[in-house]
Amino acid sequence: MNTISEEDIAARLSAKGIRPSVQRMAILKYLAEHKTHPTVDMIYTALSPRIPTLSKTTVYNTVRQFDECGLIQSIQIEDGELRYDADTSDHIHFKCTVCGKVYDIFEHAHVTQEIIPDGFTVQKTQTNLWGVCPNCQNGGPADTHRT
Amino acid sequence: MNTISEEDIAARLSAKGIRPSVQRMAILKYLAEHKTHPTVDMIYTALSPRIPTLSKTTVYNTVRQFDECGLIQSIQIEDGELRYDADTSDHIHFKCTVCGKVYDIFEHAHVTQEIIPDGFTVQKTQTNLWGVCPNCQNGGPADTHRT
DNA sequence: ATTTGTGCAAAGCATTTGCAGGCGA
DNA sequence: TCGCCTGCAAATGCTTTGCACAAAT
Repeated sequence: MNTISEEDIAARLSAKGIRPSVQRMAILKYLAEHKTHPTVDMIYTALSPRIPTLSKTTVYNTVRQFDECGLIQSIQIEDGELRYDADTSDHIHFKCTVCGKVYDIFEHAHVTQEIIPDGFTVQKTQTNLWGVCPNCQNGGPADTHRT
Repeated sequence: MNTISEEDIAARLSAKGIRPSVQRMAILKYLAEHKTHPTVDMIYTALSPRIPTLSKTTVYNTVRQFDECGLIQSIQIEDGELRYDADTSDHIHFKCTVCGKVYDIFEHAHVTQEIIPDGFTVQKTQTNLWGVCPNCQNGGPADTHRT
């Protein structure tokens, strides 16, 4: 995890016209530093000790706001729960069905752009893959942390 | 919608070792004939008049069973609800953000296979696109039916 | 003072589960 | 008869909403 300066986070918020409250700063900073596609619950659990008054409702409201203004992107890769990613570039997500970890694949993420039939306008694309990651190839996962 | 014979449906079930009950036949037939990626609720609503005793629970249980054995595939293209597709070939789904219709795109659907990093094994891929369909390009949708 | 943000509690929904009665082999 | 199937009702879990209090400008 790379540490990201408060100034950088504040600047990203200001660029979208969002005021940098303590909660919003903390949530965006967490997402920017932990590219592990966390769920709302993971964000809440991680920040709760540092911001004891934090409410899960605020996390929900905040990530939705961030998603709607394009500051982050939401990822639907099963479980009936959304994950969030501060990297809004067009990349592919790979979920290991053994350890549950979600990996990023950046190469050639734009290939699907070429195959759109005439008349369709694309606003957003999302490609998800499921399979087994290298760690889990040989008789079970090296670790079973869901990331 | 193409009509599909009872025999064909029964054969697909038997091939997976699933007994062809009235409900299972009806649900698979509906999915095979209506390639509109219906939700559980749509399936239930459509079949309910013909099978008055049908329960939504049965639809849920049945589509899950079909999905797990590869007879159909589930599609996660937002809304917090799953859609189901009897076409299990690897194709792309395009959801129009204006009219809500989900289109199939079959061309070059396998492109993502080429970009998998070494060591990863892919079991399932799903690519979703969001945008505006030809019908909705010029000042609003021709119709607003969610399909 | 007025607007905006936060958080508790309750509501909403899609989905799953427990369980009893029903049907088919 | 025996075991699988169905379906009602209740439970579950993620997410949103209502509303009152707090904070910021």
